[in-house]
Amino acid sequence: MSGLRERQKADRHRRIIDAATALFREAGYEGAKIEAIAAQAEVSIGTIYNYYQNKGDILGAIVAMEVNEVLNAGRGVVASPPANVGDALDTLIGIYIEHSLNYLSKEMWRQAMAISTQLPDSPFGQAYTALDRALTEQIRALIMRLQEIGLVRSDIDGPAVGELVFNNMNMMFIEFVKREEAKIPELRAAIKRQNRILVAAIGA
Amino acid sequence: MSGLRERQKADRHRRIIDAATALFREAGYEGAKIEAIAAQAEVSIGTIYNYYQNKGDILGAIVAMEVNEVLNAGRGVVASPPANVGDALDTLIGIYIEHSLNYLSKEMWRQAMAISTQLPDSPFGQAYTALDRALTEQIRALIMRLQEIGLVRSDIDGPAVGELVFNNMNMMFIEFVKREEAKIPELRAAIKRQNRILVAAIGA
DNA sequence: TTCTAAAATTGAGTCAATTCTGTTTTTGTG
DNA sequence: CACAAAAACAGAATTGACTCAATTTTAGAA
Repeated sequence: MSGLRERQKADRHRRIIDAATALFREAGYEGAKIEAIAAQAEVSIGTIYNYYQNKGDILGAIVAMEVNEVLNAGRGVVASPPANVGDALDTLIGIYIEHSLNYLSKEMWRQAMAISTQLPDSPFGQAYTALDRALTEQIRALIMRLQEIGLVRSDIDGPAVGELVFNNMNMMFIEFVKREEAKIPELRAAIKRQNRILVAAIGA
Repeated sequence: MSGLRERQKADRHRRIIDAATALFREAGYEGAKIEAIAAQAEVSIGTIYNYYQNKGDILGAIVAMEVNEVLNAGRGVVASPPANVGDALDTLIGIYIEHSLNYLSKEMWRQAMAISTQLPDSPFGQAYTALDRALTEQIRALIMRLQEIGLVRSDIDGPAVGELVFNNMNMMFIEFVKREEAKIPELRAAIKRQNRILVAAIGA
C-alpha cells in the first residue's frame, strides 16, 4: 500500500491544516472563510468537506495537536513530581497553562470550547471530551503518585480530588480565554490560591 | 408614558420569546429557524433583529429568566441554611440543579453555554457571565453565613472555597448537559462526593 | 384635525457554511 | 495496455442567519 492515493491524501490533510492554522491566526476563526482555506491549501471546497465534517473539525485537529503536546509535557511531572503537594499541582497546572497559547489564540480556544459543548457528538466534540478526560486522568495520576510517595494522606479520595482540581482549573481557563485582557500570571495565582484549600485538606 | 408604543413593544417582546421558547423546545435551537419564529410571533424577520442582536440573544433572554428564578430560590437557603456544612452545600446546589431543566432543555443549555464562550462580549455573553458571577457570589455568601454560624472555620479563605465549589459544580453541569443520557441524581451524587473533600477541609 | 420628525417595521438581498451531483483520478485485473 | 469499479474531487446550488433601504406607524406640536 502507501500508494499514490495515500500520499496525496496525507499531503492534502497537511495542506488544509497548515492553511487553516495560518488563516485562523491571521483572521480569526470566523474571519477565515472556508473558501480562503481551500484556495490557500490548493484544494476545492468540496475536498475540505471530504476530509472534515465541518469547519469546527478543522479547528479540532489543531486543538488536539496542542493538547497532546501538553499531555506529553505533563507526563514528566507525574513521573517525578516536586516534593511538596502545592508545588506539584502548581507545576503540572503551570505546564498546561503556559503551553496553552503556543499554537492557539484565545479566540481559537473560545471557538473550540464552544463547538465542543455545542456538538458533543461530532467527531471534534467527542475528541475534545476525550482530551479533557485525559487531562483529568493525568491530574488524578499525580495525586495518586503523591499518595504513594506519602505526601498525600492515603485515606483521601484521590479521584474526587483530581476531578475537583481539573474542573476548577478548566473553568478558570475558560474565563481566562473569555477575557482578552486576562494575563497568565494572574490566572495561575488565582488557581494557586484556590488549590491551597485542597492542599491543606489532603497533605500528609 | 406607557403609551401605545410601549405596550406594543412589550407585547412583541413577549410574543417573540413565547414563539422562540416553543420552537426551541420543539425543534431544538438550530432547528428553530428565525423565519419560523418570526412567523409564529407574527412579526417580520427584521423586527426580531430590532429587538435582539442575534439568535443567541433570544435564547439568552430565556436563560436569564431561568437563572434568575434559581438565584431567587437560592436566597432562602443562604438565609437559613441546614445546620451542617455538607447538607447546606448539597441543598443549595440541589436547588440549582433541580430547577435547571424546568424551562431549558439540555440542548438549549448547550447552545447557551457555547454562545457565551464564543461571543463573550455580546449582550448575552456578558449577561451570562454576570449570571455565573451571581451564582458564585451566592455560594460564597453561603460559606460566609456558615462561618458566622460557626459551622465553618473562621480562618478559611471563604471566597476561594466558594469559587472552587461553583467552578466544580458548573463544570460537572456542563458535562451533564453534554450527555443526553446523564441523569440528575447521578450528577448530584458525583458533586456531593467531590464536595466531601472540601467539607472535611473547612468544617469547624 | 393636520402635519412632521422620530421610531419602528418590513422583507428582499447578501454572505458564507454546507450539500449535492456530475466528473476525474486511481487502483487492480485480465 | 485497456477497462471497470471505487474513491476522491470540483464547484454550482442550497440554505439560513443577518443587513439595510424603503415604507409605515406613532407622538406630539400647531
